[in-house]
Amino acid sequence: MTLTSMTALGDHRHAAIESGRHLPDEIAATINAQVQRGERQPGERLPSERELCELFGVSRSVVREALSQLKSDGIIETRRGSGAYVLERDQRQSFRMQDVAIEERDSLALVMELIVTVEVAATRLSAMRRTPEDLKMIRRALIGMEYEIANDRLGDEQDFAFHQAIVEATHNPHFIALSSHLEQGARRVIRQARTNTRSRHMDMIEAVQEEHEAIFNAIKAGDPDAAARAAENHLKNAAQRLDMYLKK
Amino acid sequence: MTLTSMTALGDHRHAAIESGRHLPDEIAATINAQVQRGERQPGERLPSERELCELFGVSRSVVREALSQLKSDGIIETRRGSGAYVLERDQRQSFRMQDVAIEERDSLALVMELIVTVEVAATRLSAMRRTPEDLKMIRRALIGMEYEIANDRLGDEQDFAFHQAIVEATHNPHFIALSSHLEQGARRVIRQARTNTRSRHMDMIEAVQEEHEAIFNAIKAGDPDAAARAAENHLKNAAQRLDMYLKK
DNA sequence: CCCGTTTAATATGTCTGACAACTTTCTGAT
DNA sequence: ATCAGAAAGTTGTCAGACATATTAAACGGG
Repeated sequence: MTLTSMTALGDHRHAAIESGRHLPDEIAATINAQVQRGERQPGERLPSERELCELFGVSRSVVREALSQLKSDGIIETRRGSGAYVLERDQRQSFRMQDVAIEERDSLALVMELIVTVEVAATRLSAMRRTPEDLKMIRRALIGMEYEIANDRLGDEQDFAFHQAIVEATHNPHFIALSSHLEQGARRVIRQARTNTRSRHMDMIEAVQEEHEAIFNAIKAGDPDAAARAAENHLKNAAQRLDMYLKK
Repeated sequence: MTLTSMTALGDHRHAAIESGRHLPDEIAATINAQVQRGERQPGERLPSERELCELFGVSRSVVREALSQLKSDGIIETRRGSGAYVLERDQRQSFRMQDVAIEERDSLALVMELIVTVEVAATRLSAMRRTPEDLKMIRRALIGMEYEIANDRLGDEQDFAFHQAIVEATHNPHFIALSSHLEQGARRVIRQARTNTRSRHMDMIEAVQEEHEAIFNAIKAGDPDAAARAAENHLKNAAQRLDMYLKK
């Protein structure tokens, strides 16, 4: 049962160290796995810290660091003087995008839907708030991409830098964090699609650049509506191009 | 407020960190905010644990628990003997909203900006895709809230259920997951603000319900633009009401 | 003067013990 | 049987210690 598996880990603690992972991570992962498998039900109380120490054969500091991780992940909740309790599923706090399968067009479409929403709104805010420095960073990425294109390269990095610079100009840390998370999930797919169909992409890359310029000009002019329109146009075109690529 | 953190040691720990929440969470949130705002750049080394102890006026255990959280969030990476380093943005694993401090109006405004963006887009999609069953769930929450109001209750649960039902109707799992995550972060603040100013809120609650009905009707009619407009109107009003509450 | 080795200073990882603050349980008097 | 108060249990925080890994400084040979 569960307790024996826990003690087993305690007996092999040196192996855990040698495996490169640290003790708190190991213990947090173990408890988390138990919760995910349903071996520990929501509302249930975990063993006390002292008991966990004995179970895993580690000191209380290690156990507390592990519980601290689980707490911040929204897996458990601790009540002073009482104990640590497994939280309900819908109370868990982290939003993590599931990985996008490259074959599944539907999946990609759903992700793109969210990306378009966030990026369009960010572009609108960017047009309202961008400082001269922001504008400089955006322009730098734009010109950098032009340079890459002129040298027959795809300019992926510069492309992402362009969009990131726009989002940074919102000065809203939530937008920045979310956007970078979304892009991270989609980036791999986009890059692969592009390289798979390199020749066709090069044909269209000038259109991409024109769309980028439209966005830049609207942001530069401080016109939120025009910026939002340009961004939406660009992203929906991009989605279509991606879709075409994936169809093959 | 509780001065539990003040010990016999006197001013040894000045009020850099003081709140009802626990110290490690506070410190993790503080450092995380610094990273998100770009005050600490990727690749940069954080101050050593001992320095952080002095900075925040806490013991090393507390600092280590905080760093343990940041590590599991993929914000930082620690190298034994060297230090803790801020990770690149694209290495971060999960998007998590930093907790909203109820005193900070700016912070709340930034969060609301993202919430409005996501919910308005979701409402638009909802109007395009809602099935009869979706509509039934939305109506159920709407009527449920009316019932609560008639019995002089705030109807928080039904309010959230209403918005959640709308987002569910998008049939986009990413929207659903993100929206519930965002609401989770804001829910505590919203609820507290409402109960703090219960009487005033009851005066406005009919206006809220009218806004809800406008959204529902637009979704029922399958009119995306009208739904988006109604949602934006409602959420911006809600933000204003919240702002008023927090001013006290 | 340069370069590789050794040494010292730092930094994280873990352990131990202690006390405060809070909750739950037990106890004893009424 | 009830309920206030004591006792035990639990989390939260502090302090100091040592092991281990990295980095920077000191050193000596070329």
